[in-house]
Amino acid sequence: MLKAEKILERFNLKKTNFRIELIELFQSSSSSLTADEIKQKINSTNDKVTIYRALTAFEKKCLIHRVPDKSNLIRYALCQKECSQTHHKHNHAHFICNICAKTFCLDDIKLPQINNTSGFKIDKTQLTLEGSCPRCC
Amino acid sequence: MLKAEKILERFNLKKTNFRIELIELFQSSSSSLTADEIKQKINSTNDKVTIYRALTAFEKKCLIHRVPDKSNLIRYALCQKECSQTHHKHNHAHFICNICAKTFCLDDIKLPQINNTSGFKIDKTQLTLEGSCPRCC
DNA sequence: TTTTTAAACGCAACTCAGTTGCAAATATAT
DNA sequence: ATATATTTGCAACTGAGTTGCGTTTAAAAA
Repeated sequence: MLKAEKILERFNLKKTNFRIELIELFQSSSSSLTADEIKQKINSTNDKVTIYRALTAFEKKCLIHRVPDKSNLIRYALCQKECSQTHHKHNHAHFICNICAKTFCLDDIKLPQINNTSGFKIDKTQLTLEGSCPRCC
Repeated sequence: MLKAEKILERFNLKKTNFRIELIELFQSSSSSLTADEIKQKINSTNDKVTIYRALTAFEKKCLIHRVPDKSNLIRYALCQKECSQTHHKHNHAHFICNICAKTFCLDDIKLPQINNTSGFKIDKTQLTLEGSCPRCC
């Protein structure tokens, strides 16, 4: 796993304590994170604005990507190495646990190929599964 | 298409002007609706609370179902006849138009069968496509 | 090392969707 | 006609996310 400092360097982002911690938090998380979960887990004195802005910056650099959330919160997970610094490229499914409300990336489950139908031009496919995650089963 | 009054009767809901209009609006919509879109289209003097509560009641009776939304708004579409009065049963895909931001039900596109993997117990599958809808293409 | 500058941060105030409590109105059953 | 449960409206609230702006700080330039 690449060191947080290296990542920030590679993405032309400043190595602030908060952003280093934030990347490390994502790397150590088995699932995804919301701004609020980040605030609690990092236990930082940082303002929420700082968190939101870091997330926005990370997303733009394709370091993290949005994942679906049970309650329509903005929720992020680490990108895989398929993503370049300017383009997201995800073809995995997501899993929402109805018990703990976390969202997981299921890297092994690939997306189905859907044929264009009745005038709809398909640019992106998203497959979201719901149920209980291993810990909650 | 079943008459709005009949539907309310069948679902044990009161036939108020607003709720009749609301059902008719759903029936005449090719895509789905948010509370705000409803307020504008019905051009009603009704309070937003009334709209939210009607939507909640309709969803509970399986008259409408939530569909994914581009901006994480709560968005509803009419249920098909597969839904009973107490249980939703949907196996169609949804399509989000990135231009007009509407969400459509693609009744013809069935959901893929996903095998349980690595300890995740799957209760529900959702397939969401994105791109441009026929009108925006 | 010092200076410069662009990125990151913090505060305050705001927006906007959706919710809650409660009292008043109204549809429908008795 | 009366009673009852549902629906509605108002007001106030909640909570996620955003914006503006002045200050701080990491890192580049001198």
